[in-house]
Amino acid sequence: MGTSPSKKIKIKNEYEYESSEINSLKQQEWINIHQTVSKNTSNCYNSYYQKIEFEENNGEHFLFYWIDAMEKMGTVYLFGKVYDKRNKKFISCCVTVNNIMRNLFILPRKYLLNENGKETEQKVEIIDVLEEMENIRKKYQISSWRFKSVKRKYAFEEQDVPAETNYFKAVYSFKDRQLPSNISGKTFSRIFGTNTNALELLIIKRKLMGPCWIKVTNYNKSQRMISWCKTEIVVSSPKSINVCNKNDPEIIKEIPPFVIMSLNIKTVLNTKCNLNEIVIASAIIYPNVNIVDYITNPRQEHDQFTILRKLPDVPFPFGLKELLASSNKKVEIVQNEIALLNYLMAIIQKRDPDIIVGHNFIDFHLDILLHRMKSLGISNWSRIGRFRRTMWPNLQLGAGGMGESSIAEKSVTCGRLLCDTFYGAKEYLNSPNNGLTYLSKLLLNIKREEIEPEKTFKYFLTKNQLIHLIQHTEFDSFLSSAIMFKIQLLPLTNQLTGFAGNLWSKTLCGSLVDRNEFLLLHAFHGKKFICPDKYDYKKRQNNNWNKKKTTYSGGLVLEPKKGFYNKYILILDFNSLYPSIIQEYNICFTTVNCKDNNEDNEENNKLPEISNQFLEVGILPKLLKTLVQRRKQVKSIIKTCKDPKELISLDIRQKALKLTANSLYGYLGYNLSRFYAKPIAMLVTSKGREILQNTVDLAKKRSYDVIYGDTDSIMINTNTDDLNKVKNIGNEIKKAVNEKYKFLEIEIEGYYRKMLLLRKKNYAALIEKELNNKIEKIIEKKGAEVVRRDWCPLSINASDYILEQLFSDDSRENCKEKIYSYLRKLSENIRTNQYITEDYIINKTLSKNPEDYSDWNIQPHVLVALRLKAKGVGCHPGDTIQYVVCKDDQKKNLSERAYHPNEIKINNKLKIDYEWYLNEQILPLVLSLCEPIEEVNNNELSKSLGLNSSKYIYYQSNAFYNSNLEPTTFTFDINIPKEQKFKNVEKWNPICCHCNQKSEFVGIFREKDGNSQSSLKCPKCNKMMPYGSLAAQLHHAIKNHVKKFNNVSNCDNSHTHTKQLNVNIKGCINQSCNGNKTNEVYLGKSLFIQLEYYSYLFNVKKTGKSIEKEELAVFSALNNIVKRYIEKITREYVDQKSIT
RNA sequence: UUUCGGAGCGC
DNA sequence: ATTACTATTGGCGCTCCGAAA
Ligand SMILES: [Mg+2]
Ligand SMILES: [Mg+2]
Repeated sequence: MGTSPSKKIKIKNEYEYESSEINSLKQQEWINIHQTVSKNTSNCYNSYYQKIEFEENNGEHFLFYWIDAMEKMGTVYLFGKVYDKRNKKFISCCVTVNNIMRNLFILPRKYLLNENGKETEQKVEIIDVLEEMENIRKKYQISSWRFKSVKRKYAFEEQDVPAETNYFKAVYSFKDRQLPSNISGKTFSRIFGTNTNALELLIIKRKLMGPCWIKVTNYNKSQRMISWCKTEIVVSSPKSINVCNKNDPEIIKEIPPFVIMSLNIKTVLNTKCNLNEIVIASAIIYPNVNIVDYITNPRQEHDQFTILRKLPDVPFPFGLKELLASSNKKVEIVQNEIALLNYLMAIIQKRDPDIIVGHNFIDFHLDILLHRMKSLGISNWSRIGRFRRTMWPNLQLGAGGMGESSIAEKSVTCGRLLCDTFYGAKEYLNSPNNGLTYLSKLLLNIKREEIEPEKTFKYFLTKNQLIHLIQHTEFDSFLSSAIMFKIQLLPLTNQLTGFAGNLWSKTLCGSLVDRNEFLLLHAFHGKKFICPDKYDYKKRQNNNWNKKKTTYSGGLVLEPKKGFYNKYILILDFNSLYPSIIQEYNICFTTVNCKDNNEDNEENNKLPEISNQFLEVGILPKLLKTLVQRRKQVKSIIKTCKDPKELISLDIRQKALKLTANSLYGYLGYNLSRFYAKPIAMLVTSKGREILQNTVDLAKKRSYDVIYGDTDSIMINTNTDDLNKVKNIGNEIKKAVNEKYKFLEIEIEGYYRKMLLLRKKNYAALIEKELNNKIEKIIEKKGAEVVRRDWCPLSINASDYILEQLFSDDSRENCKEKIYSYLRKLSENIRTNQYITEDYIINKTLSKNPEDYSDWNIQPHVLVALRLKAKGVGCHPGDTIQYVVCKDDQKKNLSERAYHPNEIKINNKLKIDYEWYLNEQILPLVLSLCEPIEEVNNNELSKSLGLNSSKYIYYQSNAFYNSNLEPTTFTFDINIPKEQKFKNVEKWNPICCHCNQKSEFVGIFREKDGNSQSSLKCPKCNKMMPYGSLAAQLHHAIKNHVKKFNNVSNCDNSHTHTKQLNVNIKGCINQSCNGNKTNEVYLGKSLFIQLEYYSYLFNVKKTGKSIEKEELAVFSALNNIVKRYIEKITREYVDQKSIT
């Protein structure tokens, strides 16, 4: 990771800093050895000014750096920057590309089909095809098209498509209708390219490889206002878009400076309808950023502004304005949320950022911003992006900020790149936690204070606290931009996009699929191949994306020779094994049979052969070869390069090339990928296994002791203390292996001085590094508890300590004693409550919404999450849930004894179950670490922990003591979240249209006569109730509830209810609230709970049982009805409120 | 011992 | 009294947990 952060940057007393300190902090953070080379960025561009100057009204061409693009109705809009001659600066520009044509490739049959679809003897002539196509043209009302005969290659899944043949290429407008993708006729068997979209065509055919300078020719000024860009251009043909030629003497390498805005908002939860409302928005704007030159960024000009809004029922604390005025801050105070959002949109329009940065911006802040703007009717909402819009897209269901943003939401920001440091960290760092607090500490060494969203409103009570909250908001926007610079997110994604040739905005969103798809599209299109079409109707039908089954075998993992080694261990590792294999064996779509066999039979899982008839190097190997060669080139330049600034950008380039090459294999094995090639993926892994095995055999033949190996590496016990001997062995094997291959390359990865090999993929080792004549000792831990989040800090510390002792130079006897006494001390301290609660926290991630777990009652973290959610704390998939195991004599199950740290803080009856921790968190780990150490005795270890030598006893006593409890008693508490929530809802009793009898609808399944049956079956007459009947009754029922709610709520003045936020959710309403409001709030809430109840009834995800496909469709349709109402009512409810 | 479900490390 | 669907998701190998057989 580039450079290490400077060490001593801390904020004293959390947030008591002056505004000027923010600046000095940044200064300190970013100053480093490279500062001498940082120049005034604008000077870099001086030499290019003449070449790229731009005037709207004349000239044959102009230069344009594109960063983003979108498509609407077959027209493509490119967004980017041009240099404005008059004002001498870069401004945003939108180029509208009209008249992009669909490209169809019609595969003619050899023989004509007759009426029955049978092949005849009659050969197909050109005229036959044209005739049939003419009928199709009329049928689909296509105004006109042109034909041309072309030669194309094909190598993908579809059977019966020749490797190379003549096609009829049809070209027609996107204004005309799209043909169905599975169309075929008497004279042709298939048409490729029916559903290819205009943007893809433009990018592929004009060979746009990521953001770059484009020469735009034959352009006109736009007549309509299409975008929010400062200037707009129209071209009438895609041919006007030309990537600047590399051989052009006027070539421009520099990326223009960008306007970057780091945006952060604070919200308050409106308990009435579970809505997040925006109360503070804060942004830092860097108006002139050279993304490659990241070191200079924070020291460039920037400015910050903040908008604060008043809460409806809460006056601002006295003296706030004076305090703000004296603090020299740009804080705009407005009266309500509408004004805040209008102001924010105005700023965005004025400053026109190219890139918006935030932490978890895409899934959280953006979603909230859009929901609020839609609800409050902000007219210029689309300024969040650069394309003018009047129609709202479908927003994510629900109230906003509750889950991932939809594609529609992401697309409205088109023209401005969203740079989300949460996504970025997830993809390019492997940090155990990607929260802003953790990342700040890790990357910037800055301690960040957590403010729980549900407590925000409390900060509105005093002026100092409110200032604190404002500073916190401002500081968060600084942090996310600092993290973005630190992990070099923009230059890295810029490079990745350049190699893959996709959209930069997609790279920033983090999916590998899109990058690899475009990488291959460019590569195959360039060689005149027809590429697979976008959505395969066959695949879409059986979209069982729910299940992730392993479909072919992967890497070889050698059985480890477990134990403790104190002689040198040699590690050899193949560089980029899979990409190398593809080159070594010339594995490609063109050399391996990838036809879709359509059946899951044996044949399909048989390993394909590499066909020898193609002597020519395949496309994939060629592609990877150029990537590898480019990387080698870059690395060789790095060796001689002296310019530190250049070094950093070269290193990023090198990294991006490696990432691109390595991610290709995963994409080929991904079953929904457009270039899915299971045979290739299978072949690659099988070759990998073969190669590793051969390497092991080679080493063994030379009588070396291979103790372990994983996929692409082997470890050898050299049984010597002489490092030179070890190196010789390494070189010997390396030479012998590398001789056998042309592309594959094994390298010495390192040496372990000592090693503790515990299990497959689980070991610790001591590495000695020589640095400036000093030997630095590092303990490397792989797969060990120490690196895992699901162990509490106490376990991790214990594990760390023991490893340290085992690897120390102490005698075994000393070491043993130290461990025993450490454990004695530890257990004593635990039992006498010497540690804080935090030391007992266990982390687990929520992989789905807590409600969606089928076994929620036995998962500690799920139960904790459910309780958190009931209290109004948002719990989303991907969140890490903390819990601590407590003692409770009434409860047996671990899951029921798990509590969130905050619950323990509040409830002093909860006591940590020390014995459980000693038995389950400390002992197993200690035993497993010490198992290979002969001198250390298991009994002694348990005794040191005061555990009477065995887990068994603990379990025994527990089992005995639990046998007195009725098993059913457990379920009571467990059910609380749901049972309690839906305690007062009205049950749904639809009438069966067959027997006209009412019966309660209880969920997906109904227990009847001891059997579980679908609840779509009427329990009275056992006939299936049709969808229509149910839907109508559901509409009716919901409308009744809504009507009831509206009648009451119109009687009084509605208010937001931020004041009562600290009241817990079930505890109805606070005393300070008058009766009228109480009533309304209660009703509002009950309406939402009622609707949630309906949604719960139809939630198919929750049940573990399998459901018939048709029934599943009915349930999800019913669920969608409910969701639509929820969305609609949420909107109306807010509208009503905002009138006051 | 298997199955299912759940963690998240490893390459 | 008949819903919705534009759209999204890299691979496999290995060891833990718990529950029901
Ligand atoms: Mg490797
Ligand atoms: Mg390796």
